[in-house]
Amino acid sequence: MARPINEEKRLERRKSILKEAVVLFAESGYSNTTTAIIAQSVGVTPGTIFQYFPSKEALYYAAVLEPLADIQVKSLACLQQEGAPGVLIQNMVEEQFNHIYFYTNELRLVQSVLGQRIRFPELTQKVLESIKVMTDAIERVYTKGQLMGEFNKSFSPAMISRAYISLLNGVGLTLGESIIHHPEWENLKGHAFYLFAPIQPKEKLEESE
Amino acid sequence: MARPINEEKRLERRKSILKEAVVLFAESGYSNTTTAIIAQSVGVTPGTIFQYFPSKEALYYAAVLEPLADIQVKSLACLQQEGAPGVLIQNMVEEQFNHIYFYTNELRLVQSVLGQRIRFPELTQKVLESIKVMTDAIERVYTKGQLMGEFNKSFSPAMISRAYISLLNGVGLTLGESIIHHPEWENLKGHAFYLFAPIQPKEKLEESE
Amino acid sequence: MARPINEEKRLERRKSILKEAVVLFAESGYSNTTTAIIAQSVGVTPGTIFQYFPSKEALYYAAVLEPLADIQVKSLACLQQEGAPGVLIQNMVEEQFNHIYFYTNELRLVQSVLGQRIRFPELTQKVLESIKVMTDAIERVYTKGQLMGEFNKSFSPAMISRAYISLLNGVGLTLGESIIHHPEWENLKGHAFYLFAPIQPKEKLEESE
Amino acid sequence: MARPINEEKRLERRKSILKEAVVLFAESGYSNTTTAIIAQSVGVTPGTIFQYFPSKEALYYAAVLEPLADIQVKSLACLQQEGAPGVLIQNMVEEQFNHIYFYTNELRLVQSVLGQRIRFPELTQKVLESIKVMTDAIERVYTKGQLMGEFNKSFSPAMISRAYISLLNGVGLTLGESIIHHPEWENLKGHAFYLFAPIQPKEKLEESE
DNA sequence: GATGAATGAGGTTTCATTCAT
DNA sequence: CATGAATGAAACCTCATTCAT
Repeated sequence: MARPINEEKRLERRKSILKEAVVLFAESGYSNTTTAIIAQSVGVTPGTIFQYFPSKEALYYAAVLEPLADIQVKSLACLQQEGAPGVLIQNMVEEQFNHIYFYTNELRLVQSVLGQRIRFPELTQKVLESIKVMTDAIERVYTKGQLMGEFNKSFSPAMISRAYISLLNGVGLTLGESIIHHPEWENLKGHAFYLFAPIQPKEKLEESE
Repeated sequence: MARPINEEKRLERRKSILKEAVVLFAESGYSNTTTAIIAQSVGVTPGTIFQYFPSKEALYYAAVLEPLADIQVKSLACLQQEGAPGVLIQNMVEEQFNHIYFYTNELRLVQSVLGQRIRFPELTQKVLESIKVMTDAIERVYTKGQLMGEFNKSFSPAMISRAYISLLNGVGLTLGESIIHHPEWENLKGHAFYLFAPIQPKEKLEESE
Repeated sequence: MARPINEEKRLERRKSILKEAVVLFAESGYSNTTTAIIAQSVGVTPGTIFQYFPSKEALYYAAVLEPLADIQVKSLACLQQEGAPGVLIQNMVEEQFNHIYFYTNELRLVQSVLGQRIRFPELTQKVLESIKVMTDAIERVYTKGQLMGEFNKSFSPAMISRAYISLLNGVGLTLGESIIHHPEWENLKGHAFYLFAPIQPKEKLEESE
Repeated sequence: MARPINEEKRLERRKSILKEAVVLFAESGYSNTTTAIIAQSVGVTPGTIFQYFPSKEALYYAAVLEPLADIQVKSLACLQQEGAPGVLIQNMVEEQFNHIYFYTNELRLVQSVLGQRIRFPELTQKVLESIKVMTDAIERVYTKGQLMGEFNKSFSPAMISRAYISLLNGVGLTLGESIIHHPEWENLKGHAFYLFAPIQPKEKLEESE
């Protein structure tokens, strides 16, 4: 009696609605994106949206939080590998910069939530919690890295992780039209890691003396 | 010549409208802030707003751009002083962090514009131009600093200035409720300067060898 | 001839839909009762409703008129028995009060139709006709009763029958939550008969003098 | 600084909206009466309605309760006069029947609320409370009348008052199109008083013997 | 110059009904 | 026959803006 095909179809359509919603919300903001426009972009009639999301607000929540959960999972996965803390963090940076490279809209969506904290207080809370989870994970790995002499010991891990997350968010925000073709993109990625104050091999040697 | 007093009154009221608008737009976003609410916060009736601004959109533009011009002027002033590039930049960082400390709403307003680039294309252009003016100015001073051996020569000034502006914007965005009481605030300010890769006196010595 | 079983099944399902519809329409009104809710209550899917009733309005008509026909048949049956008019009417009162006791929803449904006469003009007509049939029948028996000295002759049968029907309808309407447990229920039933101005045996004697 | 003229204008307009709303709600029911139609009937644009009532539901509440409060005040006033209980009650009956004669729509509105108790539970509560206030007042006067030998002592005042209220409501409900021209109208009014089982002077005499 | 009531276009959401499976 | 996803028209309500006072 199960109808797996239908279930699959539903999920697929839900996904396609969400995808369009992310683009449109990110480009035009919440209020200026009408559900009718989203429906039109997906290629369905206005009513159909509400078969998949109970309200415009719920759609917005999903458009913000689901991609955020995605990047969180991927980022935490990087940090939970075996390996030297410095390498783990470098992998995470790589992962995250690639992410905002390919998912600029998703990131900007999150940012615009943080820009209207009173309007969407619950959503803001969840986004900030998600950021907290990230910074906590980074702090732990960073502290370990400091103990192992891979990072400069004079910086507070709490500050370092926040500075990094701030840079990551700011990058998507302030780079021009399409960050994808920005000539400094690769260098920025490198400098994001520099922010962690890694100790160069030569320096390491000196320091261990 | 009988007008100056009235003129002054008008300017004062215009300013008070703008001040409330900044707060409300920043907290609740453009669409969710009604002109009626702004009027009420200022203590006037709905019609009055339109005696000072031709439309809600014009008010929004002013609320975004006027404070932005303010910080720009102040920042450029820092960089145009006499003095060592490193010191100038350090002063600018100090100035700007103080600014986002005291004018968080104004900053978030700018950020939310950048989060809806298609909605307010003209405004977005102007904000990005303003950022460009800042990064250009920083680049020039930074390049001079590199030549004078005050900054690590291996980083591109274009990248450095963008990384810094990104961090600056990201800080306001990602710090919790009120950045004002964040325990890492002072350290973050210091690390923002670290991003410029300044050369320590000792290092300077070594490098000059 | 291979159909009777299926036919029976259809009738049974139709009946179960009607039953739920009566409850839901009576509780929440026509517009606030969605076909989807009815379907869910019955345990079928939305489309199925329309296999049994051509439209929501047709379902409403049936939900109002079929129970009304029921009570009408039963009531007329009481009046068409052999016996003294006073007894026949007393039986009818008993029958009808029992009916609204057990079928409160059905009665309220009828009443709410009468509360929106322009919305459902046809239905209103049919309900009023049904009431007319009842009052006519009562009038005939009552007139006979008056002639036989069982009822006070000074009242117009047309008025009496309308007063009674009004009381009957008003009772369902104005008694609190559940008329079923109302402490005055039994007394009300007695007073409904009092409305007919029956002549007590003793009085009868006096009057015939 | 007071603007009595404006205030007065507002009240007048509010009243005219309410008046139209009563008619339309009573004729077509809540859901089938659109706010646009009400606005059109009043001669204003759709938005104006919401300057006077926060929502359609609030308008409905007012349309139901305000006329109900009116009749309640008038009815209680009748009962609180000086005089014989029988006379007071007769005055009240007169007052109330005149009321439903001139305000049929207002009455039907109340009835249709009672026909959808789950849809408007709060409103239903208030209407039932209002009815309770009426029946309580009637009971008190009736009890006094019984003690003074004006009413048959064998009936429970609680039952009598409920029977009367039921009849009153039922009359508006079941009389055809316009009760105004119903030939039995005057007789019905008389029979409503008969329901109280008043003792005729002659009977009074006999009973006191 | 300030007021604040009126405007009316436009957005979200609901829901009876259809029809391919 | 039953299903249940899609439809799309229509409703309530908001709010920037105007203008007579």
